Amino acid sequence: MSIEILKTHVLDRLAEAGRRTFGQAAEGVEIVFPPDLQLGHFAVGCFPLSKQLRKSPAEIAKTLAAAISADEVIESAAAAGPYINFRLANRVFFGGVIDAILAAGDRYGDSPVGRNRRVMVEYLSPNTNKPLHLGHLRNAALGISVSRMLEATGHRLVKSILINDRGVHICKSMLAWERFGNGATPASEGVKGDHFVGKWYVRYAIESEKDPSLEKSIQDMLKRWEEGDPKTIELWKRMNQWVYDGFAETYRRFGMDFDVFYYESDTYKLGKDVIGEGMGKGVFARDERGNTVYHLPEKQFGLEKNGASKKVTVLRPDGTSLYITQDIGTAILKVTQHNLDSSIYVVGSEQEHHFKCLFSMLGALGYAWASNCYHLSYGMVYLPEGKMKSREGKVVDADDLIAGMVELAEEEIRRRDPEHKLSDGEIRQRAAVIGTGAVKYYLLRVRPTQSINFDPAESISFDGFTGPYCQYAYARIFGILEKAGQRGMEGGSADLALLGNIEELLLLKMLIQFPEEVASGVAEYNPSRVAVHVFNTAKAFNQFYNKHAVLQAGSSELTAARLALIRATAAVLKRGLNLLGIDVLENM
RNA sequence: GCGCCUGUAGCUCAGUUGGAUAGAGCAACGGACUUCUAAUCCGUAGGCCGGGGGUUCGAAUCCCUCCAGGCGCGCCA
Repeated sequence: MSIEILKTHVLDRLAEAGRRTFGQAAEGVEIVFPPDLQLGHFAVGCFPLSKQLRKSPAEIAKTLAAAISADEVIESAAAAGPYINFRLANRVFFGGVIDAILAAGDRYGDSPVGRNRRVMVEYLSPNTNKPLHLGHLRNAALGISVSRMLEATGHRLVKSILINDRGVHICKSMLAWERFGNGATPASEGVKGDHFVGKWYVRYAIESEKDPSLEKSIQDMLKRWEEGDPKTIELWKRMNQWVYDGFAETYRRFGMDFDVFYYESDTYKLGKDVIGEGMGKGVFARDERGNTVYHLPEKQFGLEKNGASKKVTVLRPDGTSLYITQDIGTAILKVTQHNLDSSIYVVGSEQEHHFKCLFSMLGALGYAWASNCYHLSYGMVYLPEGKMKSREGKVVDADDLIAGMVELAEEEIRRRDPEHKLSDGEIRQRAAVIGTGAVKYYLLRVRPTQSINFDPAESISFDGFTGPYCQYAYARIFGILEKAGQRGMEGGSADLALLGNIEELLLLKMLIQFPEEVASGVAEYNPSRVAVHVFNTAKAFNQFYNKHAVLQAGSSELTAARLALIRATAAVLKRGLNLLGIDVLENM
């Protein structure tokens, strides 16, 4: 009997009690959990019935509760003020939930709401002139998690990345390397490619302070690039490849994967063409300075102070493209190449205006799918000393952060292995899972709209509300299950009527609520829903674990029942963490 | 000036489709490892849910208003 059937049964009995006592079915109420599970397993607030029956909720609750007799599901019904608390038979309450979870396995909590909808999630969008930083990691953690949650709801997913590989900022690292690099390469320096190129980007900033003429050289280089000068293109390709090699390593470490790579250099021309067509249709106009502009609709964007319409420039007077130019091209490519129903952009909140403009423009160009584009906006990540600024070196480097966390995890693992039973390889593998899990969890545990104040001390904690805490609960369960297997305690059907103490009830409640939290998380594009719930589940398990023994439960029947409960718990923890892009470990 | 976001315990945050005494982590203090992994658990302390007004039987949650902070507001990305 699934949890839905149990709820339906209680509601049916309630409706029937209403017919007998008030002459009409008691309907329109909702099953909730009592604040304290000692009060009962299910509860119903009688507020909605108050109006139609013209009696106080408390009076209704009292009458209905008295009219409900026990059956094979309901053990008792008791009024408590305006609420009716239902105590259910443990056999069906625990049995219904646990059986459903064990049957669904890793797919418990999945739903088919998004079946067959093709959706693209674009995340990361790095520049090829510097390595990734903490802000990128928040972006990636969100992108990975939202992708998995969409898959869990039946969407057909295409994960994409947009690489900003052209423009004046890219030329800066190229010029610095050309002038001062003396042929050095990432290999010759023993430096990861993206860090190597990033070093030249910083070098440019330093040199251009001393020598303002470099600005001119940059413009010349950009012009040569746009004209397709073979030497410049070759340099560009070579340095970009260094960066891609470096990025690939970071993608691997953090678990990012992409089905499609878009490059601004491939899409800006399409954007220009589309703008040209749009000119003909009157979507765009030329302003007094020669810019090609899009006038933003007053209804959505309002007007300038002087009453003129607001506008956004899509091409410079010389016809060169801007950020939004290539975005138009990329948006169209995405939909046409992949036949998308919707397109999600995981990009920071500072670009909300940009995407509003872009989507408005696409609509004006006649693309009906523009209304299915969604900007998944997330708050900034601040450092203790303020905003991150890569040009000033005020960043938390992504590779450094991950490596630091993995190292801390490794220290902790070694501390717990004084007899050196673990191989170095095993330790490294565990440390990677724990370290990256901690980073991801730290970035996903708050809702996306919240800005994050990066607190180094808090971020490196493995205690409390963290990824490792959740992973640890899973490992503890695995340890018990493993021992149970060794001792031949596995198998056979358990009598779940033996369960029912408060810790078991609280744990079961978490398992019941998991699908609702996943559903809310997907609807809101908010992985923190899942992150918080996984933590609460782990906490409920730890509370149970500290109070009750599984293997030494006192009887083999009780052991079997508790094994079923924790097996279901493990499935939820694993699936929950998996939806966050975090792996579990069987031993920690 | 306008738009979006944020304001809940000392700190960082859940809870925001209105419902039973507002939750957690960290920090502080006091406890629990001869027993399934102490990356754990238990206890103590800590709150005019930014201020004010309104709607409602009922508001952290909805509406109005004010205050504070962040981000953004064409020719950067």
